[in-house]
Amino acid sequence: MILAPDRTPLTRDFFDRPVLEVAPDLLGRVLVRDSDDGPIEVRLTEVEAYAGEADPGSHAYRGRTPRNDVMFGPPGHMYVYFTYGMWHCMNLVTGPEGEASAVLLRAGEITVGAELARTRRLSARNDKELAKGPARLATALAVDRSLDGADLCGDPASPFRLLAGTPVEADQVSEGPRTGVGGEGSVHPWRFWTANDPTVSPYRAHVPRRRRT
DNA sequence: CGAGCGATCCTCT
DNA sequence: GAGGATCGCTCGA
Repeated sequence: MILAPDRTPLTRDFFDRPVLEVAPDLLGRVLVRDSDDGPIEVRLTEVEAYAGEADPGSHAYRGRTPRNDVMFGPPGHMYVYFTYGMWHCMNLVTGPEGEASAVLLRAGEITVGAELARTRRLSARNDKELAKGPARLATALAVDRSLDGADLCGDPASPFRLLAGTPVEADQVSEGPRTGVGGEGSVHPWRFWTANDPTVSPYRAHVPRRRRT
């Protein structure tokens, strides 16, 4: 028998753990995004861990800056960054304040509000593509830098919550190198996804940029 | 479904 | 001034 997803909101204790413990534990959890247009819920299927200032793949690697400030703050907050001149990506801050660890939300299945998500993701070829990739996920949820720092635990004004959902069993958690991260940052299998889930994004190896001619 | 390729601008050096 | 935790488009299988 299949249990209905648990709608209990996760508390700050969930996030206040080592990032490599939190990241795989996020699979199967449900992120709620409220907005004036209506609610959207996503069952998370793919994430990546970024492990503090010592992680060469992390935005925190070169220390605290205005952009990554939220990463250094308390756990259970959303870190949103803008990249490639066009896109936003979402992370959940983990570990104790000052540690700068976070989990990039890479993909999920829209379980509530798919109709609204379709209006924001007109290029999606099917519903599995609505949140298949970190920028696509942020687009489907209408997330931008204005939501950087939003609290997921206990702030009634926050548009985000994380529900317990149906956590993925350990033997259904796949892992591999992080997408688009090169060099020393690629040696660890810190990308986690739900095995055989059709909403997981395709792996893309890191490609160094060539200058325009 | 996927390989190849260009877009586009913020952030930090 | 360089480069990026990516994506959409096109074309072919």
